[in-house]
Amino acid sequence: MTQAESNVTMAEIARRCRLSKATVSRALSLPADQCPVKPETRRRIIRLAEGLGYRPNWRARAFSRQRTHTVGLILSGLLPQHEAIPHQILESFTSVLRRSGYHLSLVPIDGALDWRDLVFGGHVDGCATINDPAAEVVREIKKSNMPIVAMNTSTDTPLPVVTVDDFEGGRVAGQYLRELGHRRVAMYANADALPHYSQGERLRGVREGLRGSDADDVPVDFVRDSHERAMIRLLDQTPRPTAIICYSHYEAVPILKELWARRVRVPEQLSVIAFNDVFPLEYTIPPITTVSVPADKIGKAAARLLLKQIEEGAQAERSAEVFSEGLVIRQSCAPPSDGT
Amino acid sequence: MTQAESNVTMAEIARRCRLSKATVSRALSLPADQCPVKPETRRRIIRLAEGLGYRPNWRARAFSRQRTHTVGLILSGLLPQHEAIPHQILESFTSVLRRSGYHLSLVPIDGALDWRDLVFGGHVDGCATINDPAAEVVREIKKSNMPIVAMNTSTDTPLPVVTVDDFEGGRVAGQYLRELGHRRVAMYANADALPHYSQGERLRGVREGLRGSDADDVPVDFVRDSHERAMIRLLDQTPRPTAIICYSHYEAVPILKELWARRVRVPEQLSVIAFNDVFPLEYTIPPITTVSVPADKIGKAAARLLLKQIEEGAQAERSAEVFSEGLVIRQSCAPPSDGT
DNA sequence: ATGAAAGCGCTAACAG
DNA sequence: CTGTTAGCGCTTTCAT
Repeated sequence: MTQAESNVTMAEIARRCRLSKATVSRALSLPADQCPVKPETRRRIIRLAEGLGYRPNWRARAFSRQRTHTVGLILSGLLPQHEAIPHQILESFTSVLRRSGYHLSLVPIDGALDWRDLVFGGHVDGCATINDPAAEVVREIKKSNMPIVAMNTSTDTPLPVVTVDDFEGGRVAGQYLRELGHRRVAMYANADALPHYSQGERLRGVREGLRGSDADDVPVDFVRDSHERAMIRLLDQTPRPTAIICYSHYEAVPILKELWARRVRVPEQLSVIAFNDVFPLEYTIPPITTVSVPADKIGKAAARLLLKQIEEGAQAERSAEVFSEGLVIRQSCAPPSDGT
Repeated sequence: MTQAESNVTMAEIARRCRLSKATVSRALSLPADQCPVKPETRRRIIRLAEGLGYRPNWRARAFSRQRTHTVGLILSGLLPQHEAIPHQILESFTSVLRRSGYHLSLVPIDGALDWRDLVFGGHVDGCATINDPAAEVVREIKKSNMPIVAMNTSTDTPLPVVTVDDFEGGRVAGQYLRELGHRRVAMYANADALPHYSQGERLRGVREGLRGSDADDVPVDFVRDSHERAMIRLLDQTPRPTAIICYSHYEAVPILKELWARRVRVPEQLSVIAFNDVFPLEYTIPPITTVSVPADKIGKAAARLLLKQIEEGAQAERSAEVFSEGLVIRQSCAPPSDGT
């Protein structure tokens, strides 16, 4: 035997029941309460279908209904890698979609296959992007009227967006450091980090938060480099910053190590603060204070917005739903030490 | 306008070119070298198609060809979460598949939707599991003859498997510790870790590696608990272990913190070794020695095995392709200190 | 309450 | 080289 699928079709069942395909279709696909088929007949059909191991042919259904009940997840690379936040977002996004009968198909923009074939060829009923999508993708999807939601990206996009207020998150971090007394602060993003709008937003926010009411500007040096070189640049300058803001958890752990190697104690001699409240920030030495991103809220809201569009059969107008970030205070920040 | 898809069909193109649908179909779907259509006609058709923004209807194609060019990725929960290894595996798996024209659909076994509808209903041409699949899933897929490959799981499965030799990995770790002189060793897995065959295999391997030629058995205590309680149990016993083996990277970082809090120096007073060479083991203090899993090899080999089955239209016989793990020596292990 | 028939858009014999 | 025709399996008017 070489077939993987059940071969029994509605026609087969109809023949055996001496009924028409139409009746069988109705009995098998309509919910009891709104099914015109005589209840007894309906039961007979269903029983036989189960007996024969009938399973609706997904391809035929998709073809006939012009719907796949599939959502395309548009990814910049293959999959979100070390990226814990996108991951958490997807978790809740998927969960809501599935409860509504939709499942996910991966649509990486990678040059191996043309993403347009899936997205515009009718493989999906709607799409979602995670992180900043390529401008070309945005443009083409926008004009296609395909239901779409952009998650975790800038509100500059002309698409309906569900995202997070990274500026505000940065501001909160900056303000916290300012209140502790810090006036020389630097921000660091690893050179490997994917380009993402949040880098700029967080930096802007941090500067805003540090500005303070007395209008003395606190310059914030932004370094994008490897872990080691970043530390060299940041620690060897005079005066040395009293606090370092990490763009994400990915920077924070290596930084701790570099500081340890240089015998710079955290937080006594230098404060460290990060973004993204994910493993392993809770478990480092010391545990790292960080700005948390409400990933599950993004996923849920995005799913709902997408489902609405799919039902209405059209892309939503440009819009933005923005959630706030929060500060999770742990033990990596303290008032600056006096001497340099 | 409320349609997302291009509405131009082959029939439309045929009409405009005053040709039959068949010719258009041939011109548009066959590669130039094996297309019976007169080159000039072919070009004319293609040009018009492009002009009209024609795009083949994926649903119709799938229906007609009885193929979706889709592979179902069967997941135990929603998505592989903190799980870096499954992630790396998927990366290479997906990449190979896409180069052959296949893409991925997510099939979580989560109760929200029936996985059987997708897998046996003809949504996918083949499937892959990652980590230990539920016994029920294995059974049903096995007897369905659906092309399948099980990745990163025990070779006990009756399905074609591509996996890793966790016993051998454990043995290498155990042997390394033994050669350093350790005779009191414990292994620790966090209680949150998903049940996975590798737990048992690694433990068996560790015991084997520690056994040594002189037949003095080294008992290995296996603790499955929370980070804190595990440390209490392990460190408060007398005599205390001189080395701790972590089931994965997820245990290693918190352990370091617990040890630091107790002023137990690593590796001087206690050696730590882990499995999975992933972030952030390279960046901890000290960097952690670990057993590495060749994730990319698994993904690639699995993809090839699956593609072969899909081409042949049948599930492969039970088989196992097993890759070796390697030891990445860093700075978390040393000979045991003399006193307790 | 049930049936007949058309059709979703593309593919694949088979003819010419 | 091109056209005709018959599906693929299910849904959906429109009749009865």
